[in-house]
Amino acid sequence: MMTVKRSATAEKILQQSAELFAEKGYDALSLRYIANACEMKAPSLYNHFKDKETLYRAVLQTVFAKQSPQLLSCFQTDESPEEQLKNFIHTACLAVSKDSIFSSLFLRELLSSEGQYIQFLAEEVMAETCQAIHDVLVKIEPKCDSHFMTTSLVGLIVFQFQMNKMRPFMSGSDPKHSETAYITGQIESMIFNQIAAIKTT
Amino acid sequence: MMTVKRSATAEKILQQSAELFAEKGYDALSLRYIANACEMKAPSLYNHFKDKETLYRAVLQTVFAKQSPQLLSCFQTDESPEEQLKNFIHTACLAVSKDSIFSSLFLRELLSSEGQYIQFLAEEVMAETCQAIHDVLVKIEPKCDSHFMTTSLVGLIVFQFQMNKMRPFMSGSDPKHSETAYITGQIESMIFNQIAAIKTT
DNA sequence: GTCTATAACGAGATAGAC
DNA sequence: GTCTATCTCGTTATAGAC
Repeated sequence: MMTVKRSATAEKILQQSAELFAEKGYDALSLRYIANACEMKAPSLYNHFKDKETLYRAVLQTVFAKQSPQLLSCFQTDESPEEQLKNFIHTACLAVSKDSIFSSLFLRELLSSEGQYIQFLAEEVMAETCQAIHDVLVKIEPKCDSHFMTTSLVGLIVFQFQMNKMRPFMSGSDPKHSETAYITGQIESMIFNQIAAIKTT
Repeated sequence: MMTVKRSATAEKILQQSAELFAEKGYDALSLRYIANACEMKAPSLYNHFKDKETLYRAVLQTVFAKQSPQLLSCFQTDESPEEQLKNFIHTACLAVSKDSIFSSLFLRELLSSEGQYIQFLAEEVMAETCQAIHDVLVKIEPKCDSHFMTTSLVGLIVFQFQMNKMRPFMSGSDPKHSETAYITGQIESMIFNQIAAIKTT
């Protein structure tokens, strides 16, 4: 994963447009709107990025690269695998709750019909983190289907925090269900209960 | 939930555009493209729908209404609550695997920044089904957090089937992970293991 | 009347010229 | 960094076909 050196203006554009791409999606977001948020005119963006798609690709790269180190660091300790996994769940949940850009972009790409970035995301951007989860799951319980558990974990985190928008309109929901700590605990419980169940068979 | 009587042409437009809205999203899909798929010209669409947004709203309504009856029927038997829940998981997984329109539209709306249809989806379209899941979960295990389990179940189903697009590019994945029966079984296992774990505390 | 296609409008989009 | 060419969007007006 190479990091590219960029000018301050380019960095500013990247940061602003990341937020806006996550919020509105590729098609709904115009270059004018991005430029406006950066206090420039739309054509000026072309001094920093070849075109809209190149900018978007750069956004994907930087947003996901920014999250990777802290997520990976959870697995680079001498704690037990169980503790490492717990740590990862907490770190990932906190990251997603504080900054939904990551998970929004991910879900949007997963929905995209062309799927031009799906391979890129899987291989260039998420592979390391998923591999680390995978490995620690195998250490904890070799009999578990670590691929399915990995995707379930990612899915639960991404989905449950997105659901916070809808919860107020659902009967049977309670304010606690939107609290980061509560969601984190519930996801942790689901994962570890599943592991425990497999262990005893 | 009222059903509106429509002409054959209107039905055709609804069906075609549902597929396309799910695939491309609201902004990326033009009326000309829809019209083309229906073998007509764009302005002719206006004979059947007031404008693009009205058409989209009608799509949401019909797509979700089409799924409801068979999902609800899982809970209208004299089987045990456990069997009913299992039945629902199987039915929902099969429905989502055969027709991703439903879950794509749902995820897209969950991501939408304006959130204009989130309340509509929650209250008009998903309320009945979620309530039924909720009720059966309470019957099986009153101590469980049925709201969280409901959203986890929905999230796992929606997410895991969307992930089939990405699995080929992930290390550690296997063709079986994209099989409907396998995914169904794994989700069922996660939900029931979680219930069992709560039961024994 | 009911549905269709054609033509065209204004707004707003990307992107290339300067 | 600004100007502007060109394209596509949703939408309307209008007129013809069944």
